[in-house]
This record gives sequence, structure tokens and C-alpha cells, in this order.
Amino acid sequence: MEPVTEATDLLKLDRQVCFALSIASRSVIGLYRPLLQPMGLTHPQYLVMLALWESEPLSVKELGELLQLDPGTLSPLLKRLEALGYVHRERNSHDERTLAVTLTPVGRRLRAEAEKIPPAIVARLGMDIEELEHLHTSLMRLIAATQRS
Amino acid sequence: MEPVTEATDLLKLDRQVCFALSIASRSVIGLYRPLLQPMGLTHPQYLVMLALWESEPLSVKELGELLQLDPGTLSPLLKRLEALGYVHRERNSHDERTLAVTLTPVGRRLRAEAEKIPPAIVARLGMDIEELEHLHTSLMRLIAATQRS
DNA sequence: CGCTATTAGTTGGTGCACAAATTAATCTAG
DNA sequence: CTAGATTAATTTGTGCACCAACTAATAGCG
Repeated sequence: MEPVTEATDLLKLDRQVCFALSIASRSVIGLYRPLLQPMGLTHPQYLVMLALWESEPLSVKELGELLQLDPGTLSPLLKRLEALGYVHRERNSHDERTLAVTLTPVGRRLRAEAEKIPPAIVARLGMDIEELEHLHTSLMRLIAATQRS
Repeated sequence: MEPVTEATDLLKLDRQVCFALSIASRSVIGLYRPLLQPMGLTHPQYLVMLALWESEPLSVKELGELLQLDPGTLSPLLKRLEALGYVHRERNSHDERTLAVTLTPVGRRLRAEAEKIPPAIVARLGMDIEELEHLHTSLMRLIAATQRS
């Protein structure tokens, strides 16, 4: 039995938080997987579609800011969404550097199908909306904490 | 302005939760990155080291259960840790199927260095231990929720 | 005992995540 | 007006995550 110093104590608490965060994220994504599969979407692709269902068109830069993702991650992801026939990628005529990502009619219609997913997830989790909202608030505070200075 | 139906409402709440979870996880890992870099570790490798600092030896299966990771993920990761000189991989003599992953002396000594990380992270976050503990509890409840049935 | 099923780990393939280097377009100082 | 700086995307390379197929060892049943 080793002595519990302040260092090992902090190490343990912290370990639990970063463990929990990684595992929770992967576990929840795992819940989405079978629901997204029929549409041919991965979870990150689903997040991009959610962003586009809210606002269109979006540039790679704008998507990157919304999803906190690298252009190097989004670029090939968007090509796969285009290959699936859900989005259209076109250079902006006023600024040829930026890309205008828009939904295709098929991509727009997919939203109706996607709306069945969240209730299924919430039901599967069997947690109160209230508790989920509280968790969301805590996570947003954590995200804010990681981003100051 | 489109009408807020129950479906779009749920879609939004949920979107926020899965957004927040993914982004929080990646953001916190991003905080670790510069601290782990001097040791040559990635965050998943750090989690494996934490597990080994607590208990040794561990098999791939045991590590997979602790970290909720696939053997297909762990197998190459452990080889990289071995190449770094932090762990040793050896088949168990009583059951040649299982691998006994142990720390090397260098890997064991690395713990002292690693103990500096959590206080640095907590300081960087600037959040109460209490709030972090509460978040941890919520995350554990969420993980449990994803895993029943 | 020997055959079959199970178990542990590895391998190969796809896609995400991030960093660094690259390319092309636009902006801005002089 | 043009040279250099800045900006937006793409590309390349490494490593993680998951799945499915495979290999080898062990367990268990007849």
C-alpha cells in the first residue's frame, strides 16, 4: 500500500475526469452508430449535416469554427458527403478561396429521417431531459474553461 | 422562421449534448497535448500508462475493459509504447494466448514526471475540484446509461 | 483422447483528428 | 500598381477508433 500523497490524489481525480470524458464521448457516439448507418453517415458527418440543416451555405472555415474541427479533417469529410450525394461543394464566385457547402435536395430531405434519431437516443439512455440539460451546461462550462487564454 | 415542432426541439437539445461531448473531449485532450509531448506520449497512451501505474501486469483484454477500447486499437498502441521503451510485452507462460504488459524501469520512473500534469491541467482550467467531481459523476451516469441493455 | 467451440490477440481496411507543408486567391503597404 | 503578407482549402503523414477476418492457444464435451 503506497502513501496517498497530494500528487497521486490529484492524479486519480484527474484521471477519472479525462477517462470519463473520453469514454462517455465514444459510448454516446456508439449509440448513434446503428441509427446513422442506414443513412450511410458517421457521427462527425451527422454533426456537419446538423450544422447545414440550421444554416446554409457554410464555408469550411465556418464549419470548422462551429464544430471546432481542423480544415484538414473537414476537407475529406465533405468530399465523402458529396460522394454520398448529400452536399454540394462549390467555390464562392466573389472569393475563390472559400468553399460554399450547400445541401442537395436529397440531403435536405434526409432531415426528416434524422429527426427520428434524437428521441430514440434519449429513450435509449433513459435519462431525464433535465439531467441531460444540466450535463450540457457543465460541458459547455468545461469547454469555455479549456478555451480561455 | 420555421415552427418549433417537438422533433426539431429534441433534435436541437440532443445536438447540443453530442456536440458538447465531442468538443469537450477533444478540447480537454488538446490541453494535455503540450504537456504529454515532452514524454512522447499521446493521450490514449497516457491513459494506458495510468492504468499500468495502478496495476501491473495487465493483458490486452484487461486494458480494453478498463479503457473501453478494442484490442485492434490497443495492439498497435502497445507496440508504440514498447518502441518508446516504456512497457514490455510478453506472452504469459501459463496461457500463451494472453499478453502480459508490464512497465519498464523507465516507464515506472515516468510516473514522477506525469504527476506534474494533473495539477497543471486543473490550474489551467480554473475550475473548482468540486465542480469537476460533479461533472465526473454526471459523466459516469451517462456512461452507465449507454451500457444498460 | 481428440474434435470442436471459445478466447486472446493481430492484421488490414475505412474514417476521424491534428499538425505541417503546399497552393491559390485576396489584401495591403508602399 | 505591385511585392509581400495574409487567408482558405487541400494534401500528406502519424496515430486513434472501430469492424471484420484471421491465427493460435486453450477449454470442454463426447
